[in-house]
Amino acid sequence: MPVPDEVMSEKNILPGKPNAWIAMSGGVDSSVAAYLTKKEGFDCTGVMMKLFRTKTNEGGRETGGSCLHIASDGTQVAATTEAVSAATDVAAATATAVSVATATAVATLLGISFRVLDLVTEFDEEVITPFVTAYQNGETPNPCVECNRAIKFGKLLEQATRENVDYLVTGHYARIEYDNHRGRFLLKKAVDISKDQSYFLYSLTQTQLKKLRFPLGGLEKDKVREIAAAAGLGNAYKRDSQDICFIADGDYGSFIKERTKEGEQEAGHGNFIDIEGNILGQHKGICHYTIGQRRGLGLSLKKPLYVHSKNIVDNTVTLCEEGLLYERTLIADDFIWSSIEKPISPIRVMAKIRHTKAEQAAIVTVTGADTVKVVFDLPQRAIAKGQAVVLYDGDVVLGGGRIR
RNA sequence: UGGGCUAUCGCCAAGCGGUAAGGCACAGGACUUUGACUCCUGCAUUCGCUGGUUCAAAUCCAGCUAGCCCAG
Repeated sequence: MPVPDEVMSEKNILPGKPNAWIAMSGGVDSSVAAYLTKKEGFDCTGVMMKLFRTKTNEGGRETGGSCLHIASDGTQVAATTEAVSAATDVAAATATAVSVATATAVATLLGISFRVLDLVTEFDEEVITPFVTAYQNGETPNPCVECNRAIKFGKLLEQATRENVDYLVTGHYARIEYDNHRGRFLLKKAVDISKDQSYFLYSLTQTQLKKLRFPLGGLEKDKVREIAAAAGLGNAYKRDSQDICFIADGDYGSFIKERTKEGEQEAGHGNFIDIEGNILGQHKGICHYTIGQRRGLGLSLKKPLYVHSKNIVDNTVTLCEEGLLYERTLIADDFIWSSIEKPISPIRVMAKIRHTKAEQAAIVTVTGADTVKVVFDLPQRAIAKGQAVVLYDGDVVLGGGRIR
């Protein structure tokens, strides 16, 4: 609790022996984050979040800094584990068991205490339910952003604070720096730009940044693996893997249908139409599609077709050719200014509307309490409602919001 | 019932005697802590059927079958 502001910069750690919670997932990244934090002299406790239950096992998948899946074959995991079944649910449950075992093993190896925090209810309310609702409303949600905002740096951080923990540490690839000039914490991209996860972290406020540490932000991924190997961590070379963590087989469309009791086959079927309104075919249900999507439509014409828009009122999915996917302007709400204060006049920024694509030059204008308008220099492809738009100034995350 | 035209992968479509292009769709993989995009790989020993000509045919000929068009 006694955390004087003036000692927050990276090189000026708290006097005495500060304590830290390390969000552990069983993956390499969070394990190395724990290792490095311990090595720095912090009094560490590994914390694994139990976020959901699987059908065949009440285990639930846990995650720390980064949503690393456990490789389903589990071969490179050092910790003990039983045989892995091929069945998806069983595999997921097994993966969960493996991640718990791995994280426990790592904690033991590092000589730090370890505990599991049950956030199943919170995760369902804050992440899964909104995810399903968004799809039902024809949007394209980003559950990772919500999880970071509400769970990892929401519930978990709150709990840590409640227990007088000085810092919450995760294995995210991003940096936090204190800017003496502005008197603010800056959220910055990772040094290893190919692994940068700052896009998912835009919601972090000054209050949160003050209590966070991302030890991997200045390291290359390869270096992280080397450190893991040198430290004797069994998961050093476990492959990165990803998907929506709470959907084991990646079939989010079916997941949503199950959750909404629309599992019965024909439910949700509707028409594919073109821009003029001509019927092109039948779709499986709006939740199976997202803006800009090409594969899985099952329609063959001269040119590939893409999802242009979705209309939940008449249950239609409008398709178009590539060219019609581009737009220059977007409106975002729930906007959070992270590294800077809300600007009074329009500013030039670099903006990202999806994790994997490079950011684009744009001008952002504040239009309301938590809304902004972003106008890109060049038209952007498939701007999807529900996704996050994150603004940068060089390496610095200025803020971000949800696309309307 | 006469006359004409067309029949090549799930869809579209090259091919015009020398041993089956391409696009779309689909499948698998890569990429990716979200959804997508993108990229890579695969996808007709066979050309409506049956005969014939030829060293050689999807390509020429004949018959059959199917569909389309025009006459009635």
